[in-house]
Amino acid sequence: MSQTVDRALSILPLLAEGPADLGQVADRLDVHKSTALRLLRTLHEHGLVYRQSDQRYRLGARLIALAQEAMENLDIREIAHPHLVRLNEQCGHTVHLAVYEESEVLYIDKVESRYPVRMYSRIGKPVAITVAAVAKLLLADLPEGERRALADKLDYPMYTSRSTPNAPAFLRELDKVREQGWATDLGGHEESINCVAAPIRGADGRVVAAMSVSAPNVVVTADELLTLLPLVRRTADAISGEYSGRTPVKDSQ
Amino acid sequence: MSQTVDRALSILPLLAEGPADLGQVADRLDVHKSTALRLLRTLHEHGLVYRQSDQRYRLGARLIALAQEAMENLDIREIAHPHLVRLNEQCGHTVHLAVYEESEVLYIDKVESRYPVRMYSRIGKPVAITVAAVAKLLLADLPEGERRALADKLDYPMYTSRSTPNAPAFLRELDKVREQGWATDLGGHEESINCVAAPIRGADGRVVAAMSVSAPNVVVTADELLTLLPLVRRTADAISGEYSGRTPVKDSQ
DNA sequence: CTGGTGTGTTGCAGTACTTGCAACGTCCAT
DNA sequence: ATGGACGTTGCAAGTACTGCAACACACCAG
Repeated sequence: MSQTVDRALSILPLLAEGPADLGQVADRLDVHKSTALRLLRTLHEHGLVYRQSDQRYRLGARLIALAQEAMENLDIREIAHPHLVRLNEQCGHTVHLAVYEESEVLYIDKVESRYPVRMYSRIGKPVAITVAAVAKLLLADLPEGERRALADKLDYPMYTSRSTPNAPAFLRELDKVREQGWATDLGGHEESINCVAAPIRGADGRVVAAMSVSAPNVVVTADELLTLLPLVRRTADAISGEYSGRTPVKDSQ
Repeated sequence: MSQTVDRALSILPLLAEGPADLGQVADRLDVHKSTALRLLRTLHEHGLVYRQSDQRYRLGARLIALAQEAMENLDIREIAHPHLVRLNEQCGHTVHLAVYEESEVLYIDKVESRYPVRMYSRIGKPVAITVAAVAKLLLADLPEGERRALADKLDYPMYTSRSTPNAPAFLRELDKVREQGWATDLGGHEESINCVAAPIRGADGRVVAAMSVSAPNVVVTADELLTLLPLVRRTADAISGEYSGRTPVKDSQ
């Protein structure tokens, strides 16, 4: 809507790929160097980009601080955290919390496994949306139209032989998930890792977040992991209850 | 430098304080509502702000993902992490890694204590710059002029009776720290928590990061913590060596 | 030392883009 | 019903953004 701002903001994902110099930025934006310079300067003043010693630009530290505050403003996260910790203490495995926003699913909290074998994942990282158990729950709850549109738009990378292969299969999976009220990912993302997940709902019944327990085959089999399902669902329900309990007034800071 | 972009970016820290509606944003920016609307829309298109169900705006998830990538582009972090983990395994206490950027010091990595008592701190959160041991090391290495200017500009909150009270005291402390090559924070931020820190240097000898070990009084006394100093310095030196060793090529993942 | 190429930077004139206004739509409370 | 609060849209006015061209500076080769 605003050309100048649009251009300026386009610099951020560009720099996320790695540091770049003025010329590179100008080229990728398809503007004159002087224009790119002025945009970068403005971003710099706000701390969103940083000029490193070799004169190249990279993303700035203020961005990290902002993201931190962004997460702290998510009510669900605060409410859910103690529950996630307790669940981790009970079963020992890695616990994740994820939300859907604007065609993306991302982890907003994580409690590490207490087993020596840990899985790779990171808060803030977009989730493998076509296979992750939490993603299935979040997408299954979208309104029909939006769900179909998104499913069409997605790529379906075959991380493993058990990954969701295409849109129709994905939509079928989502229907199943919506009906049963929980989801799994059995080696669909990484061959040896299984997850079981449950939805967290707001007062109106809509799914506002999803949580999962993940463990590698070498620690527990898929069947054993599934025995944790009741516990996971109870935890999710407890969070749902607390979340929809009071209207989170949350005025200003 | 660019008014439009400047205004748009000013919205982000504003929303970091908490969700706000169109009118509030327009007021704080001191522009017409329609202008604020168009800026917000542009931010929205880039995923930096999100419109929640009650129509109010808050910071968006893309911001979190961007910050994630920003951190992954920090070479020091990748290099240092395994060393931090090893140090944590050896001593059991909380280990932090921090950098200085544009008048701010912030944690970019953390390994949690293995003792039950954990301290509060968060990756991405700005550090208490006048008292934290890592901050002293990072600021001590700034060029004279910049250091004085910054010291003057800072506030000196008295978190405890042992907090750094004012600029002259701070500058004296920095001189001492620079000379001895390590730093401590003995109850200057929280009464019962002590830290010991060491600098990480680049090939040119400049301090590029600092790391610290922190522990509460109830676990170890300050004196006991100080006995870890050689270990901390060895770890920092090892990271320095690896960091300045090869030029990290770093072409995407 | 000199001339070349590669950067990043600045002043300026033209105009594309942003701005604030005013009018409209909607929702909610009175 | 009626008023107010809020978000949204089209438009004319003019500001502030753009690209150009010239400059500054560093680096390298001859």
